[in-house]
Amino acid sequence: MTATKSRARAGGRGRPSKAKGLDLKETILDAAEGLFARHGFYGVTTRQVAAEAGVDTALIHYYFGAKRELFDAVFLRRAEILNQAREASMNAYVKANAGAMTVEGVIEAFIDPLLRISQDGGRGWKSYFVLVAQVNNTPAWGGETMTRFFDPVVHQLVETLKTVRPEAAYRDLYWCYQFLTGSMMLTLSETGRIDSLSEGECHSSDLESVRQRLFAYCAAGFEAVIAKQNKALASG
Amino acid sequence: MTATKSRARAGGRGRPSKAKGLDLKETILDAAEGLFARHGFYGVTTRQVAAEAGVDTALIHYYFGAKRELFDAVFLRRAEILNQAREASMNAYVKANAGAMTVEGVIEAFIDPLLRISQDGGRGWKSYFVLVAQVNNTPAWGGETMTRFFDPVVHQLVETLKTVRPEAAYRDLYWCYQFLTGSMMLTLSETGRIDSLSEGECHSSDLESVRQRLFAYCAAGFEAVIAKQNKALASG
DNA sequence: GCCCTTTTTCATCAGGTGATGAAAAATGAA
DNA sequence: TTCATTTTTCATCACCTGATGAAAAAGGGC
Repeated sequence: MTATKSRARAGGRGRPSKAKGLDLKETILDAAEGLFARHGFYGVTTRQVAAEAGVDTALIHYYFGAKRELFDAVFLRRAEILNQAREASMNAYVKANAGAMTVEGVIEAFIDPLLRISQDGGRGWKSYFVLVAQVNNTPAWGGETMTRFFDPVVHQLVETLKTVRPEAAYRDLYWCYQFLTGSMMLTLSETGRIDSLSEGECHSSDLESVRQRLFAYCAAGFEAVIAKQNKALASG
Repeated sequence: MTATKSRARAGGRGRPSKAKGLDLKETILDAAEGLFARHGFYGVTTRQVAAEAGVDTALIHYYFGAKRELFDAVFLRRAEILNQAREASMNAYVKANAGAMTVEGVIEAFIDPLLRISQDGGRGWKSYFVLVAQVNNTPAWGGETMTRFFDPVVHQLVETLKTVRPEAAYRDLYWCYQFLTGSMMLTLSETGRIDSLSEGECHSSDLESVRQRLFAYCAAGFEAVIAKQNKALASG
């Protein structure tokens, strides 16, 4: 009876799944992604999404159910890809540098996949990062969403860092991760604020400049905090 | 004819400004602030604000005009206070340490006022920081708003840092500022994400722990980026 | 061509939205 | 008290919101 039951499911008799419908689903997701990123969940109406995608409003509910489920579908579509890329990157780094890992190396392995995807992945990915940054700053339900999708890879980061710096306390690693993710999210969402602020010296789309600075910045931050807190602990 | 003209203005004959109305205005702003922070501009209706404030819906339009003007009023109310506190803090630091300023000292003077206000200022200020973080991540109109209100004090920060490290390029200082502000905003908005992520090791409301780490983290980041970029420049 | 299924469209609902104008109440100087 | 003025309430408008059910169209195995 509910919208959920009317959702499309493959495997009947009529049409086995050659499916123009899949293309349409993607078109809808693309439209929704761009609009949600620009205006937020409540700032977008299903009619706007339908218009942008060039489909009937009812079709959105047919494929995705409620508006919120559409949003979740948008979020989910790329989250998995992102997680796999990061996990693979970190595993590769650990494997290649087993004996000689550095804090900066681990951090680079954690962040760089996102920068690369943002550079090579086209407009869709840029919108997606804006969306994630937005969810990250949504008190009402953003935390739960972020936790559900991104906690595992964060724990992997922290554990790897712990093996590189066994003397570091988890408290410090988690605080530093929070600082790192704040910088990273703001940078990936490419708000353009740095462009006007720096009066042309910097461009938010210039991810190569980011790469040359962000890893070193965060790594030095981690090292400084670890050193300072351990020193305080020793003398306290 | 428009709502703007019906706005309250003091100085007529009837009531000179002893004004219960001013209290009501503040009540409305408080209610709006909390709701906007939690759910965003589009996630809140004027009726919700009115209900939360315990006033008639029409009263909101009477005092503030359109919904967006109400939002601007919320944003503006504390922005000025914030700017003055930061400017005063930085001026005081420069004056007190004229000959021996450090990067970390300048950064502390820039960030610490916000931490103190958040700790001492009550629930209203906490909501406000969430609001600012949200605006900071709103592509459509957030950048313009942030620029209008907060650019001056940022330039003051950058210029001060430039006097401490004259060899640093503005490019690097602006990039590092972006990293810093990302960390700072995420931390000030106290999303609670670090609480669940760290499984109880850290608490987002524990700003004393932030103080012990964030300044050192950012300062080390700045120093590392400056050193690295200058080294690259020299050898390139 | 038939027939069952999936996909797409159309018309519409119940409720909520921001906003306004007019009336009522409150206020305080004269 | 009078009365111009401000503040508050009330009723309402025109429009938009998410969502749904029924009908129409499209597909493809047989």
